[in-house]
Amino acid sequence: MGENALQRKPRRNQGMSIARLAEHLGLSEGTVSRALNGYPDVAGKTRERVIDAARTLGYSPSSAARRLARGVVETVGFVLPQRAGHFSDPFLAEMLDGVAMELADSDWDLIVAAVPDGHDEPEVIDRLARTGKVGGFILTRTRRKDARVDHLRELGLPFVVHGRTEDCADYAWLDIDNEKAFVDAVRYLVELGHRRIAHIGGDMSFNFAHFRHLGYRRAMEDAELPVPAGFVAEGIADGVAADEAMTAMLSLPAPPTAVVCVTDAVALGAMRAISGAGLRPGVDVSVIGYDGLPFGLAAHPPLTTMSQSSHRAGREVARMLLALIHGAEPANSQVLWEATLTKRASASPPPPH
Amino acid sequence: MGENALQRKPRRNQGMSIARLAEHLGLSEGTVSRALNGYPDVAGKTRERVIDAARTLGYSPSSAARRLARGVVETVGFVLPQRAGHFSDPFLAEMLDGVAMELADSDWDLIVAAVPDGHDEPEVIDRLARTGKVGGFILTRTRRKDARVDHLRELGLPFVVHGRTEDCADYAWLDIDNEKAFVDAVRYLVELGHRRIAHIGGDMSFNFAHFRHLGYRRAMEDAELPVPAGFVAEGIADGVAADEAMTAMLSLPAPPTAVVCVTDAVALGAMRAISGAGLRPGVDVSVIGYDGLPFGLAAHPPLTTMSQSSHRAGREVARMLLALIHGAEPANSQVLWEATLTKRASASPPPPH
DNA sequence: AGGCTAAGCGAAAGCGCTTTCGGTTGTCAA
DNA sequence: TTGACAACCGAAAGCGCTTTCGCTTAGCCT
Repeated sequence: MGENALQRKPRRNQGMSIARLAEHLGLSEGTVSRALNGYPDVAGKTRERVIDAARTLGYSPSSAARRLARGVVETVGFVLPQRAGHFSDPFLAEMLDGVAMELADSDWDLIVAAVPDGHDEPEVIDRLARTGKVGGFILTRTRRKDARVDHLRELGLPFVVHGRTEDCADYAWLDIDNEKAFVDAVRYLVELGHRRIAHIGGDMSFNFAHFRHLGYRRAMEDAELPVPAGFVAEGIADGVAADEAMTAMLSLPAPPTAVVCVTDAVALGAMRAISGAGLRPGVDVSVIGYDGLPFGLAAHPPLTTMSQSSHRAGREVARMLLALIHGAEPANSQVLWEATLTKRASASPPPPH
Repeated sequence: MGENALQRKPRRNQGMSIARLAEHLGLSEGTVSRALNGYPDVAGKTRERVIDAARTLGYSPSSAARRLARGVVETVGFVLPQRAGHFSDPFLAEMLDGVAMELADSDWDLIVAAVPDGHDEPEVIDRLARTGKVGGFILTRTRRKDARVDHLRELGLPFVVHGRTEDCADYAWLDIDNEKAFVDAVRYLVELGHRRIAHIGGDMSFNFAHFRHLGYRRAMEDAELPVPAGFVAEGIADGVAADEAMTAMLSLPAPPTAVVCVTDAVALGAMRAISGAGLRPGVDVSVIGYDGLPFGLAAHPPLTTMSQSSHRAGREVARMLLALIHGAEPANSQVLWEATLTKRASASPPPPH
C-alpha cells in the first residue's frame, strides 16, 4: 500500500458505469458507447433510448477511463505566475473565469497549477505534461525572456501565451498592443496641449512594461517633444513607489504637466504625490493610467485610463488553444488587440501659466 | 469517431510507459509499480534501480491510468463564484495560488471551473463529480443561503467552504470572524473618542457582509452608543455607491465622525466623499476599511484596515480538504480566524469641536 | 426466390496502470 | 540434510471506457 489511506474505489456515482447502463438497456457496452459518442452505425431509436437512459440514470463516462481509452486529454493547464500571491492581481481571476467558461463550452477543463517554493515553473509544467494531465498550456504575465515559453517550445505541447516574449514568431499568443496604447495616450495629451510629459514605467523585464515605455518614447519623438532627464522612472510597481517617483519629478526645475503611468495603481500613487505637493491632479498635472480598475473611477478626480477586458482575453486565449490542439498553426495564431482609452477628469489641458 | 479530429494517442512522453520501463530494466511491470509506490516486498537494490531508471528516462505514471486502476482521484475542484468576471476580485487569484501550492505538496491538482452562461453552479459541480474528475470541492464567496453548499451536502463528496452559510454545523469551513473584526474596529474608534460612528455595509446576502454589520451593531450596543437613522447603509458594493452613501451621511444634521466600511473599496469611496464635502478624511471623519488592499496604503491618508491573508486561507482550506478526503470529520473541521487591524492615518481621534 | 448490400449490433482487444496471489529462490534452525 | 519460512518477484486480472472487426439481419434489386 501507499502511504495514504483513502477509501479505495469510492463508488463515484453510486457505481454508475457504462456496464450497468448497457445491462439496463439490454445492449452491449460497445453499442452504448457508440450511441453516446455519435457514431453513425447505430439506429436512431436505439440512440434515443440510450441517451434517455443515460440522462435519467445520471450517467456520464468516467473521464479517466475515457482518456485512457481514447488517448486524448480534454484538460488544459494554467501555470500561475510565480509569486502571484505577493502582488495581488485583480485580472487573473477574471481571466481564469473567461478561460474556464470558454473551455466549458467544449466540455474541457482547466487545471490551475502554482509553483511551490523550492520549485520552478518548468518543473511544474513538466509534471503536468508528463503525467498526461493536460493537453496544452496557457501562460500569462509574460516576461521578455520567459523560461516557461522556452520550456514549452521544447516540450512540443500546444500552448498559447497571453502577452509575448522578446522572440515570439513561432508560437501562439494574444497580446495587447501596449506600444500603440501609450502612443495614443501621449498623443491625447499632446492634443490637449501638453508638451512636458513624463512616464512612470514598471519592471522592464515584463513585456508589457517594456512596450508601454517604448510607446511613450516613440510618441514623444513623433511629436518632436524632448524627454528631459528625470522624466522617465523605471521599475515602479506600486502606489508607494509611484508616490516617491512622482514627487521627485515634481521637484525638477521644469516639472512635467502630465504623466503617463504604466498601471492604474501607479497612477493613483502619482495622483497622491501631486496632491501632496499642493497641486491639483487633473488640473495642474494630468495623469493617465492603464488597467481600467474600478478604483480609478472612484478616485478624485476620476482616472483617465486604458484597458481591455481580461475576461474576453481569457475566452479568446482558450479558444486559440483549443484550435491549436485541433491542428491550427501556431504561427497563424497571433492576435494583437487594441486597448481603449477611457477619458475621465484626471487628464485635461495644461494650466495656462 | 467523434466530431473532433484530435490526433489520437499522442505519445505523451515519447511513449514512455511502465511497460517500456519494465522492459528496460528486465523486470515485470508489477515489480516496477510496487517499487515506485513504496511497497515493502521489493528488494532495496531493485527499488533504487527502478527509481533511478524512472528518473533518467523521465517516467511518471499516467494519471488517468493510475486513477482508473486505483479508483482515487488526486484532484479537487474549485467552482469560481458566478459573475466573478464582473467585480474583479484581487483575492481570488491569491487564494487559488495558496490552494494550488498546498495541493502540489501532495501531488494533487486543482481544477478550476466557471459557470457558463445559461448554467448554474450545481450543474457545474455535478458534471465534475459525475465524471469523476475531482475528489472534493472548495467553495468561496459564500452567501448566507448558498445553492452550492446545499448541493454538495446531498452529493456526499468532501468539500470545504471558505466562509459560511446560515446553517453551517455539519460541514467543514474556514471563515474569518467578521463579527469580531468589526467589533474590534468600532471599539478602536470608541477608544479614540468617537461616539457618532456609522457603517457602510455591503450586500447582506453575503455572509461576510452580514456579520460585519452584526459586529458593528453589537459593538455600538456594548458601548451604549446610539445608531441614529441614516447611520447604516446597506448593499454598497463599490466606491461610487460608497461615495453617494457617505455624502448622504455627511448631510445629516449630526453627521458621523467615523465610519466603518465593509470593504476597502467602499472605504476609499467614502474618503473621496469626505474630501468632496470639504472635510479631511482621517481628521474630521475617520474611516476604517477591510481587506488590506495595497491601494489603501497609497491612499491619502493611508487607510486603516483589517485583513487576513488570502494566500494562507487558500493553503489552509486545501489542507482541510485533503484531511477530509483522508477521513477527517467535517464537523471537526471548522476554523475561525481573526482579522488583524492595521492602524494607519485614516482613523484618529475626532476633532475637538 | 436468390443473391447482394447496407444497416445495426456484439465480441473482444486494448489504453497504462495497480494489486492480489502464488511461485521461486535463498536462509536458517533443527 | 531436510523442512519451514522469509524475501522477492512474475503472472494475471481488473479499472471503465473506446473502437475495430466481423457477424447477423433486413431491405432491395433482378
